[in-house]
Amino acid sequence: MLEGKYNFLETEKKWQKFWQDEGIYKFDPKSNKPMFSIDTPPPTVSGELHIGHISGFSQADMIARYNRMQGKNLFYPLGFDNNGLPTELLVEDKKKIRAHTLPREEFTKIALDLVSGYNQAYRDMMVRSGMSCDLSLGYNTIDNRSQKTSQKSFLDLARRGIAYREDKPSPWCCKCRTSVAGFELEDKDLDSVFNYLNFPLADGSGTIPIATTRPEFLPACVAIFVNPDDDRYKSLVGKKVRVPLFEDIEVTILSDDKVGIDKGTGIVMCCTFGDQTDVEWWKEYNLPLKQAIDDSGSMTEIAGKYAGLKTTDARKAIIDDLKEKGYLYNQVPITHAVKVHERCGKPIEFLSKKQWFIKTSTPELKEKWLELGDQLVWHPAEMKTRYRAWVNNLNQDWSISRQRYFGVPFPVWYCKNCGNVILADEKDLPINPLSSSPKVKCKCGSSEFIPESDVMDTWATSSVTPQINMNWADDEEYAKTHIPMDMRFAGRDIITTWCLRTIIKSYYHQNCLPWKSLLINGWVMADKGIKISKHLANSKMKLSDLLDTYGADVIRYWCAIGAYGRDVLFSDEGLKDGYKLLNKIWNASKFVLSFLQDYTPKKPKKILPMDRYIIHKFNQAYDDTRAFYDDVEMSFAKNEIERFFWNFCDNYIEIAKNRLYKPEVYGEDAKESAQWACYNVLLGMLKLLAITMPHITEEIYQDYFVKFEKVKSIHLTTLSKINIEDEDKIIDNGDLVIDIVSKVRQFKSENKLSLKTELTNIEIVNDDLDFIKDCEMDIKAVSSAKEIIYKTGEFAVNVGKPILSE
RNA sequence: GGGAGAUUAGCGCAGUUGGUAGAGUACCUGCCUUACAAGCAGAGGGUCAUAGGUUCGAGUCCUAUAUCUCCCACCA
Repeated sequence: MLEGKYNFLETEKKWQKFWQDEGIYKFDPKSNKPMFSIDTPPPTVSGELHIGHISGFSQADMIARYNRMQGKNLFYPLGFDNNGLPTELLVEDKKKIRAHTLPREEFTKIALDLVSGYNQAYRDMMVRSGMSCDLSLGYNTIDNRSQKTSQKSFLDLARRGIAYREDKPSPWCCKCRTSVAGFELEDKDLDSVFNYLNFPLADGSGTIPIATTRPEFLPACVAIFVNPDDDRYKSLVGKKVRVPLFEDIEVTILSDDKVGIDKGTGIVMCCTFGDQTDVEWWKEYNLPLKQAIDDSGSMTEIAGKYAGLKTTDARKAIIDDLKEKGYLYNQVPITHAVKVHERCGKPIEFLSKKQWFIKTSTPELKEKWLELGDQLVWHPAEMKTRYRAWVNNLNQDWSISRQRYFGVPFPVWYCKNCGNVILADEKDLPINPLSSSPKVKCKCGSSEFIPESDVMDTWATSSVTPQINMNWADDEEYAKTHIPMDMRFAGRDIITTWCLRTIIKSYYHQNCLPWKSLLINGWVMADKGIKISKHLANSKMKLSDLLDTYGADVIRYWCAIGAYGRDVLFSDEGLKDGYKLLNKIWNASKFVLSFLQDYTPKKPKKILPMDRYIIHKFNQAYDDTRAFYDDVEMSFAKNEIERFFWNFCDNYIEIAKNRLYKPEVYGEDAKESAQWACYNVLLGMLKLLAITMPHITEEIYQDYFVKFEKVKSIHLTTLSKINIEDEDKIIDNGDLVIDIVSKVRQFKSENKLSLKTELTNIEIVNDDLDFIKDCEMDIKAVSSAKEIIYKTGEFAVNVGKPILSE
């Protein structure tokens, strides 16, 4: 029997333990039920979870619960992404070790060990938030299964020529000392200086002005460009200039329409490589390659006296010398957007290194990605346009080599003699080429090999989560029949990275989509325009504090605010609403169940009109709620059932309670009819509310309903309508009765009377009075009227005199 | 420069195919009503960003404009 106030802290903990102990959310591989598989995105373990993370996860969890309550067998894992640079940096920092000083296996072991603590903290927080994942299905992207899957994926692509190795300039982070992918870059506004230099023409006929922010690139200058339409400089094309301070270098003036006539002086120097445009020119005009900067961000030999200096120091020294030699004639401070590495915030350089790439950007492939995007069901639908825009803009293949130490190694050696690429045998995976060798000789006869020391980019592994989940590495048949998975959810920021790359991998390996549907959640905003992030998550939004203060049910309620995919402003408002609902569910259930204590559910022979009404009304709300869930609109679904629930409390309970309290006045039949309606409607509501608020609904279910329903958790029950005969106009008729009651309340409120004030009579005017007459007992009771007078005519309610006691 | 989204009550939002503007919250007026005062009943409050257009009729469709957010491009 429910008593007192609802204690969410104790209750939530109790049922979370119960769900784990009883394996309520466990996937059953032997089940006959239809399977519903979710490719939960494995979070990167670093820092602390905040309301932003849990919001996206909770929303997806509601869809998971909705599917489970349709009798499906859920495959709903919780993995962790911990194989790349972020984890390497984390381990180095926490354990005070340097990755490359240890054998890779040993470092991986230390990492896995450290990370397991973080995983546990994340897992605990997920459980505390009411997530219904099967924790036994987890994986780490650095564990053996993931490594094996990732390496198998690479081998498959390498054998088919889809993965290839090439020397080409790509973005390089000198701080992290690795190449990075284009999508790992972000723009940052930095202060800089435009240095105006005079380049002497080689024939001695004068100088030309060039403005540059990076004079340290002078030794790598390979050409000068002007715009072909620029009348000022047209005549210069084809002439040669000498590079200031590096007068031995002579470069040619070329023309290209990528040059902005009104930018700087309208003349640009092309260096290998100052930026993306330099790379394009280098390719297009077949220019020589001069590397002025090495992988640590120091000047190389070709910088002459500046060799060995860091770029920033070199810049200072070069500017001083330029001034002294009279080349520099002006300096203008500017702020400009610079591409920086998102992990460390340091500006990137372009370096040319031998790297592995995956083919992604030919016109035919792009067409394929668009076609696959069209086959995928997007929620919300407009997110697809972002994907399409991104695919259309793809112009580079996917670089997957990282010159780091920790990660999934490439299962590859190179023949020392002929350079031939030797791929590992699939049955030896996972393999670390640094600590093992090919078992066969190279076809050139040599048996000396150089192992690949690079590791794969994190995305190369996190893009095969469907294959990890469905055990592709060990059972191709199973994977083939279980991919596409049913659903994936993710934040909007990774449509272009994670999602596309996963689509690419599944296409290459299974020739199909990775998932049937993709849910893209919005962001939680700390303030207008400011996304909540780790450093912004102050204590007001700290997840553990929120859970302690409000409980998981209320937090989840808050997460179901707003149309799916939209950004939501974090505020206390929604939390207050959630708390109100929680409280109301508790009180209403406590009250209703107090009348069902000695009751055995049995459909009564005669069901009174208002009881039939509330049941039909529930069935209608049930249909509407489900339609919203089918449409992945958990917020509207929640609102729908919530609105019905509130109506049930304020109108139906007020009517039914008279019959429940006083069977001696209204009769046992009238009581039983109300009991049956209460039992079914309350249970039905709790089931639908369980999707949003799994704890309180379980508490009430376990307190009462479980002994009749015989299913061990409300979360394993099946959603259903209440079985009742169809009836014409029952909802309209019932609404009319509610309207009558409302009119009486309005009269009392306007006359500042208590709602229990007795009335001499109520006069009801309507064309059709039959249904209203059938409800006379209820109307009289709820409005405290002594008599009801009926008249035929246009609908009206005339309230008689109030009977005022002394 | 290209693209996407937003603009509706004091506030944060909903408004499916065009048909009299909606709930919540806040504010206001009442009510201790045999569950709940974190409750209940009731009232007020909006030139739907602006300007045009299509239509018998526009929050909804079209065209501009403004403001805000995000993505992409530019980065010499």
